[in-house]
Amino acid sequence: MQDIIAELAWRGLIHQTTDEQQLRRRLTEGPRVLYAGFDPTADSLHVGHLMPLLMLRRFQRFGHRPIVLVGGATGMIGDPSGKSEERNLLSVETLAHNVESMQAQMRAFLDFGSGAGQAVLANNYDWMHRFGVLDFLRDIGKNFPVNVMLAKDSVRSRLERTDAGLSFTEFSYMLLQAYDFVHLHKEFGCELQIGASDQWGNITAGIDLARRMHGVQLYGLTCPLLTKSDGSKMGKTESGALWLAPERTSPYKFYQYWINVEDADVVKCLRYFTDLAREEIEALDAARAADPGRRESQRRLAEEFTRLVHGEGGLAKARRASDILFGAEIAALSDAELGEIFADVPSHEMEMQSLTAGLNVVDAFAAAGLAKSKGDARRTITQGGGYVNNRRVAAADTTLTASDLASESVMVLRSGKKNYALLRFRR
RNA sequence: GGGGGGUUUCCCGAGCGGUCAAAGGGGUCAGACUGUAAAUCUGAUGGCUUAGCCUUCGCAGGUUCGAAUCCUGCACCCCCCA
Repeated sequence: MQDIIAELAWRGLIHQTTDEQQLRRRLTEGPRVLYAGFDPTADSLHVGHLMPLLMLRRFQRFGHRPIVLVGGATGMIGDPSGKSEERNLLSVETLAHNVESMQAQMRAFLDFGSGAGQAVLANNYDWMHRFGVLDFLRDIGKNFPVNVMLAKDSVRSRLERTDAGLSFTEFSYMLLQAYDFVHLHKEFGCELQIGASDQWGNITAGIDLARRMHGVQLYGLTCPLLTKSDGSKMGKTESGALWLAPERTSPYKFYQYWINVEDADVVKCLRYFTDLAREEIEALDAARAADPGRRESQRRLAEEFTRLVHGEGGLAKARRASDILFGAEIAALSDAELGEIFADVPSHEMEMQSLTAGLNVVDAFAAAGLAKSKGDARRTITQGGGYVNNRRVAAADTTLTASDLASESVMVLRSGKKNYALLRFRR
């Protein structure tokens, strides 16, 4: 079989593996079963989840069988890995809802059809919820030396802090995840677990458990965390994570995020998130080095990634919105068109009468929420930072009338390069 | 318990009776440059009905024509002695 490890390696997706030579041999000898787990912490996946999820997809394309595990059980406990503080427990109803939503999204990334490599959707709640405490402690807990558990980074870093503790509940998280691996091995012959680098401790815990309980050798592989060249987290916006659910992060915002990726990070993202071939990515990188101003890499990344997550339709909307927002004067559009293009833009209602009577731009900007106060609005406009329908406002004493509408009843205001707000005029 | 220092506009930090809406820096916002980038440069940065007016310098009073600046009390923070 084709060497998936080599593929992942050039993409920079391998952070750590257990016994790489042995693992590579297993994976080239024949199709294997592997899994990655996702706890239902929200009702949508975000880009961070895509690192392992897309990795599963790559494995599947190389002929292996992926299992996506949604942690209906582990989500009830809370993974301390990579978390600096104890988390609040989610309610059972919330968890059930989250599991359902996340599973629905995952279906788009893997092939769940028939055939040897068909993906499997699993939920550890199914096998955990009837596991009795006594049985669990005797059969599973007995295999975990506490000193080893204490040595794991996820635990140690929390114990070293004086301002944040670690409950027994979170402490025992790794037992559950370890058991998942053993269970999936028994049930599906799963022998590899992948995850982000902060999952290393939990993965090795599962490998140890399998060896102790059944004397079998399992494998682990982690991918790097998604970070920018300056070390900060990638995939975060001012308003939080970059979600896959279009209701949470619109295709436009998603597209814009990737269009704006810094030069230093763009190649990495192309390798991580697109299916482009190595030669193509290298060509894009070379083109970027030669003429960074064209930002071909960013365009391509945004395009490929938006298409992958939101489909052709989502990509088309995102591009259209981008063209208009960063384009020329906005005029002769319909309310419906504007509504769609500016779906993300905050809007404020005003009486049509106030417009027909003549509306001062300063008041309009303040009302639209683009300025903290009228003084702030006046300042922005005086400095040349105010735009109506993408046309710069010349002076602060400009009066807007019905002829300044971009469509039947909507006016598009902008402060600076990309802060938009809509004013909708009610009759 | 005794002695000393402090609390300033989003943050840090000057100010020590009028010229203080309050220096400087950071942040933020806008402009120029540019690649919807970074860096850099420029401007702005309490509110309003903006040649003016109103509110702001821990809180409450007082002195004064006039206080962020002086006095009294209160609250909180820091340091030193016990």
